[in-house]
Amino acid sequence: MSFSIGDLGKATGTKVETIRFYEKSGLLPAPARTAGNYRTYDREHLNRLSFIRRARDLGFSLDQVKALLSLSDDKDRSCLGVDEIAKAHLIEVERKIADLTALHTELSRLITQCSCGTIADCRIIESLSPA
Amino acid sequence: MSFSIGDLGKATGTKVETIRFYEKSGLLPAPARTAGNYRTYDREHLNRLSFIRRARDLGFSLDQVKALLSLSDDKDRSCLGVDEIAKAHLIEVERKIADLTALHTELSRLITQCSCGTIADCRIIESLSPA
DNA sequence: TATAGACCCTGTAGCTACTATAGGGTCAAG
DNA sequence: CTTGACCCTATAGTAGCTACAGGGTCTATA
Repeated sequence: MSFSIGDLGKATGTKVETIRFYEKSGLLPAPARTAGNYRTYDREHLNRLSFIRRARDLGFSLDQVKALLSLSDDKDRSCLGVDEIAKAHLIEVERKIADLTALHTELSRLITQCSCGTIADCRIIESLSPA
Repeated sequence: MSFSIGDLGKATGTKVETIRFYEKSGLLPAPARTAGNYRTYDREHLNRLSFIRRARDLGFSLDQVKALLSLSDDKDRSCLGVDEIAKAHLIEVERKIADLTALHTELSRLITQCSCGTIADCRIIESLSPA
């Protein structure tokens, strides 16, 4: 079984340009070419791209995905490295949630205070303006 | 009272490059220059930059900040436009929190499942790999 | 007066993770 | 033999800065 880049894109929900971008970024190995210089992918590539997509959907950065891919190649190795990357990412996600939650509180407060009159007595503008 | 770009930066916690970037982006008006071609800012600039920083801290995009600034100039106008921008931003923040919370659930689940043995039986790698 | 150091200037390239062109080549169907 | 769908490379754009390179200006001190 071999796929064109378009087939691979459809199979994984990835744009063609993104696949080429992953190749240039070193996430996806450069595949063989046809006589007409078209890329041809096999099941290995499909698996690897699926892995990349899932990891990206979980919010891992490209560098983290690269690290996860290379760790996943060595089956006998300890998975401590994987755990470390995942935990670091989890902490980052927690940090973002905390930041956004604080932001949400602040924004809600401002919006409910606004009585929707004129700019002159708008609480949103007021709280953005210096004292 | 007039400030150099460095003074303005210190007063607002903004890097000099960022101030020049805001000027080029149309957020901050181009100030007067000294004989030696240095930018000189006054209190008006300081107020405007403070406004920008607060709005940015609240997560508004540069385009939103630009809109808020131009709305804030017309004191007699209704503040409905301001309210609209703030509410749109709030919804966006809520969406991000929801996304990150879902991600957090998923990541936590993966990490707790990992018994930290070898890659071969790592649940994190397993759940990233295709069936 | 000379010079060191802190500051300022413009312009450009870099970062993430793509996306969107421009300007071409390849291939199968009608 | 031509149309249309697909593919190719290379480059520029997105947000919001940040970091140079390669210069000029200003002030304090020897």
